[in-house]
Amino acid sequence: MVEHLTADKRTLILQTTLDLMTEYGFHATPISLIAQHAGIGAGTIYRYFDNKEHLINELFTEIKKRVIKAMLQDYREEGTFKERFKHLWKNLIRYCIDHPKEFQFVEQYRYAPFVSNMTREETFIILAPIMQFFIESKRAKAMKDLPLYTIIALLYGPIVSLAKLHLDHNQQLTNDRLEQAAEACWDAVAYKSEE
Amino acid sequence: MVEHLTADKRTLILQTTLDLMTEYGFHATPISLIAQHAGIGAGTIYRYFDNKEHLINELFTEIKKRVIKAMLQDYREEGTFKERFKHLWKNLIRYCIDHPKEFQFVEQYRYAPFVSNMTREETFIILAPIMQFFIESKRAKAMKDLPLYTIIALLYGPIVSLAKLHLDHNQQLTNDRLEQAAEACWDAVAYKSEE
Amino acid sequence: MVEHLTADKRTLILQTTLDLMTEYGFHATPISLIAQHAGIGAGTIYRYFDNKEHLINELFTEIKKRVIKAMLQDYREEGTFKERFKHLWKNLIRYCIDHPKEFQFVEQYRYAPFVSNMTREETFIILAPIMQFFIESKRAKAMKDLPLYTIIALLYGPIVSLAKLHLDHNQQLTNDRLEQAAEACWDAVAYKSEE
Amino acid sequence: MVEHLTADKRTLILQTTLDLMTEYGFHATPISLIAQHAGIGAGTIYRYFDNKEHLINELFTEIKKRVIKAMLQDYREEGTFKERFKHLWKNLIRYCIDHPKEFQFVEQYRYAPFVSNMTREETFIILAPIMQFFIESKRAKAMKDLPLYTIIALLYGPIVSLAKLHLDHNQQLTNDRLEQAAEACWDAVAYKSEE
DNA sequence: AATGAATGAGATTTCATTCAT
DNA sequence: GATGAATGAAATCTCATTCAT
Repeated sequence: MVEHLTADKRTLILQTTLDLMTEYGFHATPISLIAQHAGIGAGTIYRYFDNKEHLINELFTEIKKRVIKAMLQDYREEGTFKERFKHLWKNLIRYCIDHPKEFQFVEQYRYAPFVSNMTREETFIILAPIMQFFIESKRAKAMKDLPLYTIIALLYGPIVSLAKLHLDHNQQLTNDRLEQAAEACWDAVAYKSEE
Repeated sequence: MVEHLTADKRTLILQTTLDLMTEYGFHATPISLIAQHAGIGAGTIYRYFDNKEHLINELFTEIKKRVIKAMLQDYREEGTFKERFKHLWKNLIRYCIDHPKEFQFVEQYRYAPFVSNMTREETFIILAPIMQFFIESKRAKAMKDLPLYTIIALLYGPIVSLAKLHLDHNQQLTNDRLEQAAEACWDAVAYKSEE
Repeated sequence: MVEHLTADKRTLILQTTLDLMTEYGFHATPISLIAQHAGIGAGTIYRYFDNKEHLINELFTEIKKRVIKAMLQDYREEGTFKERFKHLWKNLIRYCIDHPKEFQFVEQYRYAPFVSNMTREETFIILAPIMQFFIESKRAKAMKDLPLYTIIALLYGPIVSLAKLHLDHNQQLTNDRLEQAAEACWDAVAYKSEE
Repeated sequence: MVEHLTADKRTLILQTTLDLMTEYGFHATPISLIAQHAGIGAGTIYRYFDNKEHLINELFTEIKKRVIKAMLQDYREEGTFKERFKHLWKNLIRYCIDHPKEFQFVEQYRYAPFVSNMTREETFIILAPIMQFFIESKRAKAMKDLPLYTIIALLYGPIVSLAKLHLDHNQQLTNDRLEQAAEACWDAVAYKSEE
């Protein structure tokens, strides 16, 4: 029971931080405000996180893990490459759209100097299955023979842009539109047998 | 003459701010540091900008204008739609890569709450020629009949991603790779007569 | 039995406090650190001491008692005044050198405002035998007719200085040197029949 | 004029700190209190001192310099060794008595962990003339052949003790008593031709 | 116009103490 | 009796902004 409450308090702090940081930004979100909104003492936050920077980093890392997990949800290494691609792609953008605060938070602090990036190795390990998929797709001549980084940019870039436009301009991203966009993304990387 | 000196000092402040903010981030860039690096008094900055927030906004707006200008550089409304697209697209990514600080600054603070979004109208006016180009391309069945926002995302998203990967991971973006990527982007939006 | 365990825990707290305070100083020795090093809960300390200030004071008083006791160790009111003096003097400096933490603690916090001075009466009662010895020495024309406070200063002052120099500069205080110093101290207060 | 005011403000901060620290101690003397008593803003203190620790250290160093200067006041390398000794000794204790706050401050924080001791070299350079005097006195068989550290302890120790007793117990230290004590101190270190 | 010393509000963080378990 | 999670008052320190020069 106590275990449970403790876990809840950590989660509570992270969730409150996410809510306030996406609304007000890092500057306008003092620890005292987080404590107040979470209904706890300011000092309590320091029992769970060393300092504000660590709190942000933990939140960052947690969200990244959730995003990766969501992207791989129900993913099976079967079906055509295109089908598999669209599954991953839609999983990802759907999560971004369904969790706007997490998406906004990651995008906003992605390059902030106080966010210690996961090491390149960490990122590679986590994204290994995806990378593997791209490599196989290229080998099978399902995808163009483009550098991995170019492929990532061609597929991930539009997700970020679409999600941002969605958030900024209240554009409705219906399933049809997502389907269209996924198709277009595939066209960008799909192997073209004859020109 | 005084006008001229004044303009210089304003530019100096903006440039120094850009340098420091991209290196240290918003937090670690107090007004006093900007003043010191610019070789002027802290109070002087307040003769050119109302406060720190306005300074950031002005810098933001200036950079945006430069980006738009760079994108339209040497653009002529002639040639095929594909050629015209690739001209715009390459102009844009080239500017991002050649001006990493400006790119990083805009990306980093794009969604910070203290950056007042340009009104939608402003954006539309500035981007009108581009939008017009997309509309014409669709009408001419050179581009797929996708929503404007989807088209923007499909073309602009990869630019941001590629530039970030370039900056983060020191990937060389040779002209060949840019050409490849531009081709792929076009494939994403290009009209496909038969499937 | 419970009494016994209780006494042990009290002693444990005092000893741990002494260790940490001499190493890190008052500031860097929070109650939580004492508890941690003592292997007990922070709250437990408050069952033995009203608050941090009282804890320090208790430690202070305990050490003072030990110092007095050590000084009077094996002291007999027989032999010449000089012999009796040297016995007391050597006992005292030996204790300071053999218990550097206690010495350092008392010296460091002797004049700190949060240490409530023992009342003058307390000090007089505890030091009564010593004072009595000085009075007798003066009456017997073994010591100069100096005010008591001057005598104390002439004899106690060098002990503190020697012990500090010993601790600070790692000077070896051999028995020979202590003997020398004791002799010199006696010269300071010894009655001089003719000048 | 501005120069003068600036110097005054630094001095004002140091003096106010000395007053409050000797009265309330380090803990009970927050920066805000110093600022308030000095009639300045709290932030202003940080223009003159990096942080609280540096402030204390500066105060410490300044006082030490004043003490050394006072001790050497009107000192001439002429007259008998005893006369010269008594001049130095009286200068020193007189300064301690006349500047009780400075004396108390130095004694109180002498061994606090946050006080960075002057390096041994610094101390040696400053005290070189004194040391030289002791060495000459020994060579001339005016002083006993004791280790330097023992001599220092025999002469400096009583000064500290007397000054403390004076401060603590409001003992009047008349010139007669100082003269007595100086004589006694000299007896401690004076060469004894025959025993 | 330019300066930069001074300000003080407000941020982060610590830690003595309490109290439910 | 013992614990240690939680508290929140209070400390240190920063920095956007002002204003006398």
